[in-house]
Amino acid sequence: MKRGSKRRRAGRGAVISDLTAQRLSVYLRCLDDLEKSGVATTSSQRLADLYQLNSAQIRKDLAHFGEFGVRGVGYTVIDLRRTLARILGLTREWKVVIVGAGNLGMALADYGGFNREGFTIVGLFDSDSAKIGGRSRGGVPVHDVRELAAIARRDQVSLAILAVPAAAADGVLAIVAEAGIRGILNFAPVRLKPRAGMTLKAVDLKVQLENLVFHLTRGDGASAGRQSRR
Amino acid sequence: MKRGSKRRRAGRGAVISDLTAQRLSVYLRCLDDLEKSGVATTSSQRLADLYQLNSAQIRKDLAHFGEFGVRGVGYTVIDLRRTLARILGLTREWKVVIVGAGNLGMALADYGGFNREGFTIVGLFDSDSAKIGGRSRGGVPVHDVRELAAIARRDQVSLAILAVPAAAADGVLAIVAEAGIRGILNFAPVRLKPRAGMTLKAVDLKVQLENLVFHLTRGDGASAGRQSRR
DNA sequence: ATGTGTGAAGTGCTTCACAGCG
DNA sequence: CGCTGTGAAGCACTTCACACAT
Repeated sequence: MKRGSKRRRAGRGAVISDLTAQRLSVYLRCLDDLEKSGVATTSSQRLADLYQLNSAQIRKDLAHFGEFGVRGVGYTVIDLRRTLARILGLTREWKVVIVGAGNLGMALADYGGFNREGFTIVGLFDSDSAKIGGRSRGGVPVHDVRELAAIARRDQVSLAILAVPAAAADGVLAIVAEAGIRGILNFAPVRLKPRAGMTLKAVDLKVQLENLVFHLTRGDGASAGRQSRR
Repeated sequence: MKRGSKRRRAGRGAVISDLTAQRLSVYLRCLDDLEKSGVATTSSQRLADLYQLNSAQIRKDLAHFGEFGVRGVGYTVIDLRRTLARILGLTREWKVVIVGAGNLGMALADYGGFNREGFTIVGLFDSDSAKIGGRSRGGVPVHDVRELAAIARRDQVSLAILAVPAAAADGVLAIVAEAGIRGILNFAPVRLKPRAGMTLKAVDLKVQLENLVFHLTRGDGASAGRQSRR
């Protein structure tokens, strides 16, 4: 389920829906893939065929930001890749903290996907003194959650991942907000109240599983879900 | 981004959107919460206020399945909770396998959220002989992925969680499909091609993080995202 | 008096289909 | 000729607002 505000100004002054923004990330990944495969140029149709997308939608999404293709030809993979990275704000390094050094927090800290492509996990934070001072297998240090604000400000941390129990999540959100962090990815199975100026996304595994069950129970045929996060 | 078919028959013969289905899961969680707090009755307005929902939408969503409220009064928490569980197909136990016994797979296997409320993790599966025969900290056994089909059929497994590297995901999807599993939650950062009759949802952490960055970069105010999975 | 259930209105998202450009 | 970029059409989702039931 979604909540909250929806749109933001595009380069041209237009407004971009959240759905569009998520698709841009998907397109970026597809282009990464093509670039690795040595493909030099592509077209909206080819992308659509390869990755189960809609070619008109790709063109519409890109059109919000400018004209990046060549009529009759298509897109240059490298250029479009770079353009998307710029649109998405991925031209600089983004610092991330993970609050909650349990199994999930530790696993996320070591999860390779983050450390490439502009995200750096600065540290794990917990309130359990048995964990503080330790490290994840990958070497990410575990700090006292009371040090969060100081470290977040010092290292210019913009993003936090919440991997704490449901009961603790609300308090942790306050701490994270207090530390000046405004982008939050919540894995705790609770609905949190976002503070002003904060962007809060939830990854709720139980809701996802329940949704699969709903589909199976109702016995629909080939269906497919969100390639997002969501 | 979403893909694939969208809708399925409701109890009355109507058709239910995926967004509605996800919200039903959210409502269920809210009612669980209220029930634990000892609240006996509630109303769409109260739910909306407490959990940042929209009261009209709650009523609309429920209306697809019947009339569960009392005019002038509201809903009985326990009854509505039970009704939602039934609608969502959560009246029986659902068996789950996790493919990929790395950090993430292990963490998910031990993640408390699953083991309550009708989901049972039957086992972890991997191709690494160093991991096969072991167990997660929580005691979930790690099997050879080649045994997946046999075990899945024996234990009537309906759901699989993919926690394997991107490069392995496509092959694993084939194995899982072959084992007769039709509901799949994919954590690998790739776009998989769903097979016929399969429901495939992706939880893509990188897309989620990139989306947070997009919001921060464009500097919108209080916004909030998908309580899902996204 | 109060809150549901719901037609109707409003808003947003996706897809079509083609002009126009290379 | 092929493919982009885009207005227009189509479709889906959300919100409004009120009749009706209790």
